[in-house]
Amino acid sequence: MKISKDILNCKHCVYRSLLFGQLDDKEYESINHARTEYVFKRGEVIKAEGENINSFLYMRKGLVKLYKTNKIGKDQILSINKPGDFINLLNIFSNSNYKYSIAALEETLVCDVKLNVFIEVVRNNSDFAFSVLNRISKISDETIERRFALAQKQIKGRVANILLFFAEEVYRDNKFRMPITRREVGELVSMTTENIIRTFSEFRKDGIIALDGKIITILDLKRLKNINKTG
Amino acid sequence: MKISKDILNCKHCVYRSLLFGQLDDKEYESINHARTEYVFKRGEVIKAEGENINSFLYMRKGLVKLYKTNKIGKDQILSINKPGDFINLLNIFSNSNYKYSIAALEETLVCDVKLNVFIEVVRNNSDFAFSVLNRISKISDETIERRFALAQKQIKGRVANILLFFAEEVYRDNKFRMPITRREVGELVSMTTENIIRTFSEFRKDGIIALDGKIITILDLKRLKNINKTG
DNA sequence: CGCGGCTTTGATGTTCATCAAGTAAAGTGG
DNA sequence: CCACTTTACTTGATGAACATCAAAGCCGCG
Repeated sequence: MKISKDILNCKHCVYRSLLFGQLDDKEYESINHARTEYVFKRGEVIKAEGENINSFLYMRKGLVKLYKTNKIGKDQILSINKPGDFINLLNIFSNSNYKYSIAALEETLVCDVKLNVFIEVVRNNSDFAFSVLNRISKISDETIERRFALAQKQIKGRVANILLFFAEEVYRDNKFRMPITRREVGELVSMTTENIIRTFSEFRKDGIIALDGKIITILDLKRLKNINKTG
Repeated sequence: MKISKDILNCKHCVYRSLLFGQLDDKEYESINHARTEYVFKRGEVIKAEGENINSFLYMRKGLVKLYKTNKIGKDQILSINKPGDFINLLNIFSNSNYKYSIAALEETLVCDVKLNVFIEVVRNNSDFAFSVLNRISKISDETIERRFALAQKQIKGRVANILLFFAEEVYRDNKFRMPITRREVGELVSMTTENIIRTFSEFRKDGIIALDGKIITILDLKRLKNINKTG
């Protein structure tokens, strides 16, 4: 759903400092002018793999997943992204088409800036380019680090890792509503749904977490962190 | 080993076009002036995890691995990099210290440019910054894609993937000398040495490859590619 | 020539995927 | 709002994939 572009403009955006700190008024104006806001509901696909990239996107609110679908229709999730993440920054400078689909996991508010305008500003303002460089570098770094760490863990470590990710980085609370299904957890860590469930149950039996449907409470943070490290 | 900086200067470097295409003479000069060449032998550590980053590195010749060592002394390899790759580009904008160690797998020639000079040029030349942006984006992309693809493969697919990587991307030949040990292949794809060896043997028995110590010949490229895709 | 690291094979056990089957929850149309 | 359908969740049983342990040959190097 497209909504008014006047709700907030970039100059007053809370995420402005993350990326747009170096822009002068004229540059702000051109970004702001090339900008549209969209709201997506849980489940809606924001961008589909293969689609042409013609905008720079950033999240103001919500939660999304980046994922791929293979030939037999199975999804594999690359990452979960939250406000302040620049969800397609990884792709816009290296590809003309999306390599991953992006879908909303919660109601998500996205700012969409026409790509040619964004790139024009990058090319004319090297401080801004430098800032983008830093952001892109951080994003890749985190993604690589996360995937690399997962590779050497077995299932308990992987599940612990995901639980800690939601508790510490997304919701900043030991109690939260899991925004993805058990199947999606499996798609994120490359394990089957059944074994994700079994691991959840095991953590529950061991008193590490409490489960009430999608509501998860971390009871023994220390032990969970230890499993994440050693598992 | 440090060698003369006059062997070749950046202006005539074969890799110049990869990154330094946008520099004017003065900028070239400052990069060239801040530059030292080093040669490393197989096994030598170029940079160790945790070391301070104070240079921009690029490879002119050779082969390196990026890796991490865990508490119990086991290595995990992130990637194998070849000439034309900018081996620390991923780190220099997001970290002040190396997140991965870099070691030579063959005799390797590295150009080392003082980081402050490199960054100065980036900040003053937005075309250059844009070019760096594109490169960094491609590098992350490839790394992420590779690690992501590995995650859903089982051992045969992973081994096939690595064999194809060396045959097609590194040596561009169906016959090549494997530059890493079986153990290192394991560290690269997160499997044990024993199972890497068993998979090699199986491929040999199936007539997919020929083995003569470190010399590997791909006999049935089509089948190997198929294993890579489906495995 | 002897030592340490690399390679190889076999035996055994653990971890995980797959298959099956049933319950619970959530969305859908009348 | 209820019947219906679909999707999510859960547990158990079984087998495949992989790690671990053990032992021995090989190869390069000081």
